[in-house]
Amino acid sequence: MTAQRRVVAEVLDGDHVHLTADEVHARAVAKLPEISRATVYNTLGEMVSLGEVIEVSTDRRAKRYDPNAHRAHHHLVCARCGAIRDVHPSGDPLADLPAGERFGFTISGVELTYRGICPDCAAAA
Amino acid sequence: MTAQRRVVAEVLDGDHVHLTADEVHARAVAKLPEISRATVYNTLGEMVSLGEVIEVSTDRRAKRYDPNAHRAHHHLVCARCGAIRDVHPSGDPLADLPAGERFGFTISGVELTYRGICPDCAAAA
DNA sequence: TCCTACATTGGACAAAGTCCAAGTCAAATG
DNA sequence: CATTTGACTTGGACTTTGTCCAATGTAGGA
Repeated sequence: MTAQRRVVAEVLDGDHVHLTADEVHARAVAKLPEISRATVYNTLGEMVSLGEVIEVSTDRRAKRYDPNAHRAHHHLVCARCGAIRDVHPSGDPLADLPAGERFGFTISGVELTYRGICPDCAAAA
Repeated sequence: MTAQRRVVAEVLDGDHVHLTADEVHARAVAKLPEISRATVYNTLGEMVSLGEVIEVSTDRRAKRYDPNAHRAHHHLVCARCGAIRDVHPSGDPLADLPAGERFGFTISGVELTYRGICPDCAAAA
């Protein structure tokens, strides 16, 4: 556990928003000025491997990192500004996929992404 | 309707796979050698606007274009090779999101992505 | 035929992320 | 205490994917 990794962990713990790698880097730099982008990427990659954070790629823009890894949830994304909210739908999508639709895949997970316009963007339009 | 657009449409009609923009370009070049990447991007973008094809971005790599736009479906993605299959789960995920979990969003759609390993990759491992 | 509007082209550019050689640091070793 | 070792970090170059733009080509109407 080096200073750099501690800073990255602190940034993610700080608030439960969904930051991009660049945003994590920017906040890490505020605490430890000479931390490099590569280190942030490396550390985020490790945390993903360890299952401590979840990678969310909701659009073609940057991946976002979700520190809320320990409670199953899905995402609600604003198509305009990219804001993300965690949501907890009822039902189990895995159970909804019949065996005949699995094509021999070994299924390891499922992601459910709701898309829409957030209240702020709706008001601005 | 120019020759270039016809070629792009033909490429997508050709097989019901999920091609990346670059793959579409490669196949289009085989039919019309001097078609440019910009034109392929423009044309794909228009087809998406017209609702004739669907843009699928299952990872942070290239977007894929799904010509099967006229029948609701979701996707099953191989985490190793990126192969995509269309699937038709039972149930309606939209109905599974309680009003209290909508945070004032105007919800316009939902994507369901199953992840796993395809039989080919499982055999190769 | 000539004009005009639109499509196409190719290349420059940009964003996000990966890769790598070299530098740094701290702990273990002698 | 000095040295070695190995992991961590750094910065920059590079790649991939996609967008933008000025210049060129082209098709169809006046």
